[in-house]
Amino acid sequence: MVVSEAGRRIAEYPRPQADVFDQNCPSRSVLDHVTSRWGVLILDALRERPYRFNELRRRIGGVSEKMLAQTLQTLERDGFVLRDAHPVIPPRVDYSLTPLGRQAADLTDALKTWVEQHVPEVLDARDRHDARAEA
Amino acid sequence: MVVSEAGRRIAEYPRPQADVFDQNCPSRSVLDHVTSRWGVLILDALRERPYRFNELRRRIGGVSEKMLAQTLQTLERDGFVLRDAHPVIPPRVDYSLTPLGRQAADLTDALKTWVEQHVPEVLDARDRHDARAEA
DNA sequence: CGGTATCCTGAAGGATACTG
DNA sequence: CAGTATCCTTCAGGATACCG
Repeated sequence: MVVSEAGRRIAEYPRPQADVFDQNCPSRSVLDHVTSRWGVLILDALRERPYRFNELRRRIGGVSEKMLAQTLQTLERDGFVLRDAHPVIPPRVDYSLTPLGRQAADLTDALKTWVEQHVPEVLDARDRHDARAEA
Repeated sequence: MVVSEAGRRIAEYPRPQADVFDQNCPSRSVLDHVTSRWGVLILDALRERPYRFNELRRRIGGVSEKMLAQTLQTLERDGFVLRDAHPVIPPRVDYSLTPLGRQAADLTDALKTWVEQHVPEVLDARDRHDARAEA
């Protein structure tokens, strides 16, 4: 599991100064979860509206069931995603953002949007870089 | 190499609509580079000021030489980081942000800052979640 | 439908040694 | 100092099968 690493907080080491540059700081793990490969995309999708599991899977190109479930669990545990399981048959589970998750998602969305807008510049930079490398 | 996957752009598939949810869109790779484990931290560090290689290594807790070099190369290729090698002995190489890189770094910094400020809430959420799981 | 369990492979990434 | 090269380990993550 993704969450296992710095998972449980040790009682003797409670809430230290948050500093991502410190490898032992819990903020590092939170940042890792939020910026994880599928984390960003999940947060961004849920920003539109709540999604059901397979619906979300279709929305996000290339996720496997396993990674979607795993990443959702991680985000749920961190308090970013709300899992609402309806006791019906067939099962129905809705995933949505918590208020905390929405704040995070707004920031990742800003990043996503910026990236989408600047892809051409990046591709140009790559071309120039590769041209130099060949010479 | 990290950059190898969707590296070279194919002539017949030039600059499609940018959509991170499409697994074949180049924006996906750009987002992956920017949000990569060390990418965020490197961008954020260089936001303070230019850094030399080992200086940067010390600034960022837990990076190996290999990953630092690799991630720097990726970010340089994408046009986010400028590598300035001085022809002196001993060697001196300064890394800094390009204007494009600074824009990206400002966004990742917003995310980093938000995360650092909300770590306590996330840790609380984790505690509550784990408590539920045990019951 | 919405998962979990298991297995397996390729890639990420660390450690070490070496070089200009 | 600033890397590269090599080796080796870990783990992300895909495929498949099964379950409530």
